[in-house]
Amino acid sequence: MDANVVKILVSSPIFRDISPSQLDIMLDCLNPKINTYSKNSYIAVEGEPYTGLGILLSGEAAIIKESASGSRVIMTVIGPGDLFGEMIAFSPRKHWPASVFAQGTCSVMFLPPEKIIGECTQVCGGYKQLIKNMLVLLSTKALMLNQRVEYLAIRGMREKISIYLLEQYKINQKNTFVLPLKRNELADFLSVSRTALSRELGRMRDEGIIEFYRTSVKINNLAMLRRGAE
Amino acid sequence: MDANVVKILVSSPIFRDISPSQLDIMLDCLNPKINTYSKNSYIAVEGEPYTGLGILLSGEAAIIKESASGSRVIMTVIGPGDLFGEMIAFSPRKHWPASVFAQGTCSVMFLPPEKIIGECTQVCGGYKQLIKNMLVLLSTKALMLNQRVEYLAIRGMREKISIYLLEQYKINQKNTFVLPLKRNELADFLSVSRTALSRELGRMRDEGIIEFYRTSVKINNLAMLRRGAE
DNA sequence: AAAAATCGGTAGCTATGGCTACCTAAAGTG
DNA sequence: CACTTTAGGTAGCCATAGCTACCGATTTTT
Repeated sequence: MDANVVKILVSSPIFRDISPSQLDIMLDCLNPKINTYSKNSYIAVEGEPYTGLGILLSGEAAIIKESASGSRVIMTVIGPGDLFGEMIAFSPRKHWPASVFAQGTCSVMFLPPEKIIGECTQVCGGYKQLIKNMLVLLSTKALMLNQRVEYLAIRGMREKISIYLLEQYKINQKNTFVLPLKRNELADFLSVSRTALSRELGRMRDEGIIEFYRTSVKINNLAMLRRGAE
Repeated sequence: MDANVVKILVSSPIFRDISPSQLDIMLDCLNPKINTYSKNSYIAVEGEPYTGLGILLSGEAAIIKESASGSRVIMTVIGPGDLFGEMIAFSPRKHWPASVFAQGTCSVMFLPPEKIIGECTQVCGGYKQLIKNMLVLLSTKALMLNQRVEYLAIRGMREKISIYLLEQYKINQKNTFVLPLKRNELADFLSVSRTALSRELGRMRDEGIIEFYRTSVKINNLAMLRRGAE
């Protein structure tokens, strides 16, 4: 196994607290497959047969849901070491519930899910840790989705923006910060149209609550921003 | 341990494929606590300290999210044998991400989460199965939340209703069926106002797509319903 | 059985926000 | 360096859906 790949894997949450030597033994057991995908191609397509637990080794990919009408919602953007398809691995379902889209050239390792809960319990020492990691990962995933539901359930545009900005403010601990999402992506994330988002941001600027230029934002009136979040 | 409680537990997904005798040994190990809650009281309150993995032994409870503005969103309704708080059990978070509300008199068993991944690996035989069950449960939960995100991300009222009814149709395999939710609950689930929901249902009836009375629905024109879902 | 609470449909009013269109600035690309 | 593409702000139009109010029907409580 390529030393570079091992380096990514040991830093990946699924192999957390598993030593490179243990990992080496486990990989023999887990029987992984590595594929490469070019920019703007689909790594996995919603509705198609499940191809296993994915680990992104290099590149950047987006997990997206597309409604029948064609509108896309970005769930998350993942980078090297991140997983995808961990939800389906242990469920009865056998097809992708969302698409995975390569935003740059990507290389991906797939693990057959049966192997993780498989028979090699005695052989692999890191097995117990792997299971523990999976439990933590799935919990975290579920909680993230929960948070997403929270955002989507918010009705008002002003409210959505305010809550989002307050969260970013909390993360950065500064009045001025750079958003991790471009307007388009933010609009998708909050499930609103980009133009309406820009309009409301403009209004909030006119009211002296915030200043912004592209993805950088400055909070001028925290109290008013809080009021906007109700 | 009460025989009735054991009966509920062995039917609960968390103890699936664990025999009553194994269960008995495990319960000694897991150190559960049982509480009773009266109708319309809170079993757990969003934001308050986590009290452990909950198993509903009797009664009916609703998992609800309440936004700052006070609007409530029903996540699910659970019955005897169902779990709650399984997401937080293995995550770093230590407070409830949602509230659990007793819709009738409820009795609840709480398991300290440390115990599940705990040290008693060698002692308890059902331990491995328990872990497996937890993985399946968490996967299923995450997938359910995923589906919820799907619904919330849908913009149009007609689209939401159509997709919901088509799903119910698929479940029941009949043109006439009874919805599992009352209007209020359905409105909450789809995150729309009850009145707007009723109005749109009325329109769909006027267009000859459906008929309905209270929670019973009959699909008169499946093709048109499908078109409404885009 | 009467009273109270819940459930659900309808109507009118209005604000929110989606959509189209357009324009400028920035960033890639050959 | 010119050209294309992407990102983002602005404006006007208008349909969607939220809100209030009300009323009748049904269920629950006393």
